[in-house]
Amino acid sequence: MEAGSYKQATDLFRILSHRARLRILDELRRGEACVCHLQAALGRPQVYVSQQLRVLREAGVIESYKDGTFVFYNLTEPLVERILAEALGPADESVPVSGCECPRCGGTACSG
Amino acid sequence: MEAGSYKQATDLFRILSHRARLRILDELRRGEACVCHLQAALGRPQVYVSQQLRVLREAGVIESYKDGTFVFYNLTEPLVERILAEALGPADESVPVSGCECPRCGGTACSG
DNA sequence: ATATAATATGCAATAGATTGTATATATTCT
DNA sequence: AGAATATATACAATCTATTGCATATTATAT
Repeated sequence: MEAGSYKQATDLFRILSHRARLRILDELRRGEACVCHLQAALGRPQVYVSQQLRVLREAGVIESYKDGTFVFYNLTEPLVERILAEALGPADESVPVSGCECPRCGGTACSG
Repeated sequence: MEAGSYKQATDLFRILSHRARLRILDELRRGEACVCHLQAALGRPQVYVSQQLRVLREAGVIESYKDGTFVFYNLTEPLVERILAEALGPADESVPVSGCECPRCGGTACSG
């Protein structure tokens, strides 16, 4: 996604104008994450997180791959990273999320 | 407005996630403009433009001053200019708007 | 094959944003 | 003072987004 049209821009801003989605994207710019990780990071039900991930996926700003039962998400758009850097500052260090035991956080179990 | 909290960021993105408002801000980064100028630039009724200006004013991203019956608006937030630069590219040259006869565009009458 | 864990989808109720219409205010000009 | 111009506000109807709940899917382990 390049700097572009009003339509592209308003669509992107709409995606970003939502607390949970913004937190997800902020989390992802520290590195890829599975759904259960995001779930623990946001403190929201799995269903809710998946719904927001769908919005982000359909907007084309994240992509995913499967690893067993886990699905890992990544940012796809450098533009999004640049805009987040402006709006939120530089990405914080990646820190294990309390309540998450996914591979990235150190364990294996990840239910919630 | 500094790079900051999720709340500040989502509020700002919500403001930006609207075509007419984005066009107004894009117009303003080329320099201050009166309502009738924006009205001509967007091709929307005066009342509509004023409503969106109110939203932008209440969000603190523009400010205004009066000059006779004209009200001139300006951007207040460098952050907004940086985000627009990312999302839309650099600001285009300021060009007189056809249909507008305000001081900035060359004339004096500005009705619509 | 059954159970369990991780993730996804569909839908309905609700909440919030958008926009048109009517109207108000303020300034200048005659 | 009265008319005309530029701008602002209030409110209601409509449209869109959000979110909770029920349920489906997929992969692994027993």
